[in-house]
Amino acid sequence: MNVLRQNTDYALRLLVNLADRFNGKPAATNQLAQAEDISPQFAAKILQKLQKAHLVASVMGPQGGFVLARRPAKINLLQAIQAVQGMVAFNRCSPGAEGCRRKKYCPIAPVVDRMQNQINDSLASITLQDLLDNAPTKGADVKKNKSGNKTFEAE
Amino acid sequence: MNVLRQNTDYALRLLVNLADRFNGKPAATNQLAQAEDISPQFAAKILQKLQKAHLVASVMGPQGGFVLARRPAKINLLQAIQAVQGMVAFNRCSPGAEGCRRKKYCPIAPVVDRMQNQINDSLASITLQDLLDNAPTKGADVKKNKSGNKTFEAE
DNA sequence: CATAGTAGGATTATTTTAGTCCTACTCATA
DNA sequence: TATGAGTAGGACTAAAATAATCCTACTATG
Repeated sequence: MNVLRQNTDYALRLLVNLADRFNGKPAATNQLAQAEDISPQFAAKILQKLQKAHLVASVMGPQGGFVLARRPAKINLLQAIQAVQGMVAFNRCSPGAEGCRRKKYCPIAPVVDRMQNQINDSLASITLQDLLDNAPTKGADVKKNKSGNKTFEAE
Repeated sequence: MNVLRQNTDYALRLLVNLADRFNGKPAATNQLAQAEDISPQFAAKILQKLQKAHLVASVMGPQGGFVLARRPAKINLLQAIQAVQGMVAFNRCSPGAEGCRRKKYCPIAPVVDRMQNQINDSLASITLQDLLDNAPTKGADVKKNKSGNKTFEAE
């Protein structure tokens, strides 16, 4: 099984797309959905969750759409993931001492906590800016269309 | 959502229990199930998976049951988890280059790979022996019954 | 060789996740 | 300020993954 839900995968792509347009005009849901191969309705739903978490901001009315709420360097993966699928818990008993009444005797609890912290730290250390910088799309295999958005060549 | 399935949580507890009895007589499924608060049938199923992965060995007939297949220090968490729930994939595209045709252009692929490696390394570095050593059950709050197995006091 | 007891596959039920549909709201333009 | 193109957001449905149970076949001790 996967740690990231499909939801979250989509959300990350949407966020990177928005990060790439940072300081530009709002991007319409349909535009984003098409660029990332997501059903428009579903994209809308995901964007709503991101908005609730204050990672993106919506602009209503004609010419409206979504913009990133702040600089790409100020949004990290942990925040993005939590916005869409909630906490990434290593085990049921992860978040705190709660959840399992056997916790204080549990032989795996210490390890679970350690793994949990590692995961959180790793995710929090990666920002959207890092994703932009490391993206393999920088070089060849990619061309820009007239509106400046990236498109992918068919394989 | 949790990284570990409930299955896996049970499996780890069963393994630790068996590790604690290492070199002793085989433990019957019912005995293990009761000690770890798992339905006997379900415990049996999990133990079967562990056997398939050669982490435990079964002894049939009366006085039969399960024993750990090798020293607790020789079984790590990654093996245990994979035996029960398969690969812990960070994202759909995690394991290799397969799964996503957009991989080579994907802005999040590098990060996904990095996270995947971190998770695998961490899990592989923890053995059943480590769990036994770190278990908070060593001290008080635990008493032994006549057969030498640990029991938990009611809270 | 009979039987207590275990292994292991097949099947069903439950929960979680993915995805769609519909209604209400917002605001640039005429 | 009335209009309508376009978005927000909740309610609902469908599909998939997971949890759990049931049943049959096998093993080896007494």
